[in-house]
Amino acid sequence: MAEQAEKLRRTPLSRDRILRAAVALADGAGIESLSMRNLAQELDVVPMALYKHVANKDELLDGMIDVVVGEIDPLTSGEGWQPAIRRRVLSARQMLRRHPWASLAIESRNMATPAVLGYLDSMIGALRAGGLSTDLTHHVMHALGSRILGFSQELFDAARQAGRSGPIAPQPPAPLPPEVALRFPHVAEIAAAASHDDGSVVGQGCDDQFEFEFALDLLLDGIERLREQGWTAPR
Amino acid sequence: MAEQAEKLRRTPLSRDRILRAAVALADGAGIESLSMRNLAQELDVVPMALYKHVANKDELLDGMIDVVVGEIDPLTSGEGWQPAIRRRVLSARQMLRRHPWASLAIESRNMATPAVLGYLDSMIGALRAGGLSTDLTHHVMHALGSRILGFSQELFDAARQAGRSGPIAPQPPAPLPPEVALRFPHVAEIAAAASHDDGSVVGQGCDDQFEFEFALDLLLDGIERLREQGWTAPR
DNA sequence: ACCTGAACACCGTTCAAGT
DNA sequence: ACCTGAACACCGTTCAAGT
Repeated sequence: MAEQAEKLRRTPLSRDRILRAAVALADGAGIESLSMRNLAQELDVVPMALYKHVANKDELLDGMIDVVVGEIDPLTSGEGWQPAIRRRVLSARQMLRRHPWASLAIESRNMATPAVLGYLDSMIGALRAGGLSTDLTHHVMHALGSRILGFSQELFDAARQAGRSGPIAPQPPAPLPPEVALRFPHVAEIAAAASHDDGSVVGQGCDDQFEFEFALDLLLDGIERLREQGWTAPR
Repeated sequence: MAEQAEKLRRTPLSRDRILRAAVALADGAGIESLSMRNLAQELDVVPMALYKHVANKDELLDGMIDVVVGEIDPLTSGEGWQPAIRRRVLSARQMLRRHPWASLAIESRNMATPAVLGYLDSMIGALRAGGLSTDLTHHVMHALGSRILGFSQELFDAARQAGRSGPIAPQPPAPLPPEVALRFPHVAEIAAAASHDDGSVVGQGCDDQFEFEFALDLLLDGIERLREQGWTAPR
């Protein structure tokens, strides 16, 4: 009966509470720790209770994606399309750094959730308002590709590895082993150049933020150049 | 004893045979059907027999990635860096279309397998040979990002959905439902523009190949412009 | 020494029995 | 009508028993 009282006092389950708990669990323990059973335990609830609010695990993941996409800052207005989109993509990137599981989750689902559609819709709207034709806007959305949701795409991303294998995480960037450097000299050369930059001799850590903005601006500048030149679809 | 004879006649297990069977299974039935147990059954072998040749499922996936990365055409020489890299990235894209599970698999692992390193190394070598500084090459590798392994990144990719949910696959591109079009007008406008292009009124199919090459060339042209201008790292 | 069946500790989800 | 324990059909992997 103490248990019954406890049960009555407990915040009632809701889809929203489930989704927020699921995001927190994935953030904290890694996406591979997110099972219906673990999530139920976290919520002090029997596993089957979740199924009253989400149809299955796929719908749970869709809901989680909607939650985190909702965290991306809205588009600002009153400036050119380029700074507005730049700001927004960088905001998406920050969101994805808070939720390391999200980029893979978004990519592995078909993305037709309202929040994602709304995000894409406003992004397209900004490009159109900036004077790009529908054709150019269409192709640009494809070209921005993963960047549009801020995927960091670091090739040897420690954060991603952390996201996969739980909360052990923050390994320092590993130095390039000599046998690897010998076999793959070009990789070694780039790693060495990157090391010089941040002063460390062995570390091959890249400045993620710089790399991200470099790529983003490369694309944005190319797009602006096409717009200036009055690009039209090849027929 | 008939079984014993059968067993003796059977091609002996080997890491290579396991990897090729695993790739075939993932290609045919989808990556979610690739379990150690299913794979063993496909090979007419008890599940535990696989563990003599691969340490665990993660190593199996790494091996599969090496197999498919090995299918990418080698770099050609005797032309500029831009056409050479363009050709190679397009070859990687073809590989990924043959193995729809591969891009997600590659992205979700840390990629430090010999085959992937070799691929990246030769790519870096071509950029260096083309006259890019180590700094610029480094940033360009990040900028090419997912494109470098040919990820198609189609936003609503039917093929990817197929890859996830088994061999049911080739759904025709779904028309945009009216309630979606009303809620997300910019998405609708782009979908309409794309439909006009290929003549179909309802279909929102994009020309994947065109989109891919558009994005690729946007990046390659931007990179070439930086090289011409003698780009150096901001200090 | 090698191979392998059974077992362990998990999954997502169904379903029927309990309230 | 609602909730939920047990069960089902799976996992990857360990381990000890069999040859």
